[in-house]
Amino acid sequence: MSLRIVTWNINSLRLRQGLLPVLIEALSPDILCLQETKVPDPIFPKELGSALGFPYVAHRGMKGYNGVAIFSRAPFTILNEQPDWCGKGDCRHLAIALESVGKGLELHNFYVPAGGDVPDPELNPKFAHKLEFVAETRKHFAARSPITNLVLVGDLNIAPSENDVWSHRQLLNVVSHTPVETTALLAWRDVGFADAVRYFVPESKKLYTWWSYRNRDWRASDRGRRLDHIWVSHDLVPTLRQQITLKDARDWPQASDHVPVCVELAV
DNA sequence: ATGGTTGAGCGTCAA
Repeated sequence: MSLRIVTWNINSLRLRQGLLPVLIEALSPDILCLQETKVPDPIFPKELGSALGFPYVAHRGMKGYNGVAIFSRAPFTILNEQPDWCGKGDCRHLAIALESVGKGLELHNFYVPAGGDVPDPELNPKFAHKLEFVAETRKHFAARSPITNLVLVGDLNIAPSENDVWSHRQLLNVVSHTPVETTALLAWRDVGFADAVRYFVPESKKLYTWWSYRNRDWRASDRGRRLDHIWVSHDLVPTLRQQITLKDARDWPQASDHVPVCVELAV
């Protein structure tokens, strides 16, 4: 069975839910993971999933910021026994188990803190939070080793490799690409995951999933970063079939600053 | 070093 998993930082579900049919037409996902939904749970649009052909929906949202959601064509159970990262209760993680998929698949949807502007944890509490968050997630998954039948997606807000940013040299001191962040992200990945997108796109090739709103012409300047990721446990690597990074989505009307990323598995 | 833009929700804060 072919399974397509999409991750997208939608940057307000209520504002951009009208783009979801376009995304579904373009990528035919079986499971859609969203970040920055910015919608509190009590007013989450309940009928949206069914209307789009995804009858199984989970969401964890709060007022104003953050928020994650999962839309699925297949049934799942929510894995509620997850750590409260950094003790903040801030709606950055949602995990489910898809018992009917393959040998049973576990899926984790993350929204890692962006980290503010100043890349110094002593001066910037948001950056300290980001580093603490990634350290906690690494330790948590390391304690579960060996990890199997698990997919981890999301806006991880770190571009780990030189060709995950438009200029490695110019971004070395910019939050999202500092050595302390890229080292931390790769340490988390290396407790048991493979980068499912880089499996298809060589490290030598530039690849981005985010372009700032603050560029007059994002495509011409092309100052992008690859902040959105799909990781799979090593046992799933032989099931990888393709990846799609939907760059054209950056030109959709009233676009998010992130574009959807899709990986297809044969499970 | 700074500014540039967008979203939530109504003054700024977060990204």
